[in-house]
Amino acid sequence: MGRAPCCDKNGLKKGPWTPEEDHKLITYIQLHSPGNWRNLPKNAGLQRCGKSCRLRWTNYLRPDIKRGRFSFEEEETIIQLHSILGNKWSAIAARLPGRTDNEIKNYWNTHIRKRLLRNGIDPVTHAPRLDLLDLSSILRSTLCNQSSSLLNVSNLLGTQALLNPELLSIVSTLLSLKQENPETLLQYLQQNQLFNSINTHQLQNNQNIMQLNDHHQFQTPVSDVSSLLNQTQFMMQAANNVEGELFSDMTDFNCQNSQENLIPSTSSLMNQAFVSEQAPINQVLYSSPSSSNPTVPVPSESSSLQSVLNNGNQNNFNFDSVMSTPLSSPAPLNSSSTYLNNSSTEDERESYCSSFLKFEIPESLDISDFM
DNA sequence: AACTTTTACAACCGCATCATT
DNA sequence: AAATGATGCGGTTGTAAAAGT
Repeated sequence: MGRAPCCDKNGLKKGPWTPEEDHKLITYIQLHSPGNWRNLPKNAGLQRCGKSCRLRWTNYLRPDIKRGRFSFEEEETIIQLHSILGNKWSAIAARLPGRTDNEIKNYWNTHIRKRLLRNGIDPVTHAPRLDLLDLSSILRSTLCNQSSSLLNVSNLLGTQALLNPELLSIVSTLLSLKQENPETLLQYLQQNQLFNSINTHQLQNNQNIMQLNDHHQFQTPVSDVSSLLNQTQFMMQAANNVEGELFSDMTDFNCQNSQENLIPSTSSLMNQAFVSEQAPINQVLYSSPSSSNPTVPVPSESSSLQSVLNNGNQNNFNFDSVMSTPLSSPAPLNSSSTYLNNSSTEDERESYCSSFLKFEIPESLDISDFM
């Protein structure tokens, strides 16, 4: 079917609207309601096409539009809805009173998307993607701290474990927190009951718990976290070994924080591993905007994180149990989200978000609406 | 202070869908 | 049923402001 142009564009103004034009449009709509958008510009004395007028009104001039910064609650809602709806901005906007699809889309692209990427979460699938992580940081940690264990052939046995998105997400979160904000890591571990697990299963005898010194730095040993991180490190190693590309040139990773320092072969491997592993909608579990992903169970008694730790042997991950972990455990949704006030800064959000694994589907959200 | 780069967001474009003729 | 028109939607672009050098 043909699609005629919305208007004759000859001689019509484009670009930013002037206050005078806005005034004309507002005045006209207040008096007459929009009616036919195509005829509106002529009737209102505007040298614009109807489409431009409609867009200006719906995205900017409408009186019920809420301007200003997105609240944390709004941000959470956007992420939750996006994990279900994808780029259905209008559907998302319908759940956020006062926000337009355009505004949400812009906010997603300029803020949320970038943050998810930074934390190794694929903003499209909401699944963890190791190739999106700040790998240089991971590698730096690997090279600086674990060089002696890098070539441990037995590590390679765990190759398949790197395909487990839950573990990757957990580890990426921990790594991120460890580097950016150790204090928040402590908070994270407490919230996710890692402490309990650690105390119960591994550190019972030696009282080897995490401590913070006066400068809020972690003191070693933090054996469990280290173990977790070590596992990640050899997963990275294994990922490279899979394609026969051991770090042939370590200078490529000379301690720069750059997304460009990715390992192409790992990237392609991870793409294959994760892209298709999005949880079914009815099992989507929400997570923090920056730290996790929908496939990571909410911390709870049935948490996979918990089970990962509990099922492992006393000192190490049991990769068999990890690999057999369902991609999306139907864990009950935790509703104990903690929100920051609306005035929190981006950095604050980023930092604090990392400690929030608890998301909930708003009761008002009827997923069937979108089906 | 001047210049460059990055960020944020308003606006545009083209396609899809629905309604009307 | 087909053609046409109106509106909605999502991707992309242009540009002003902010940040960095």
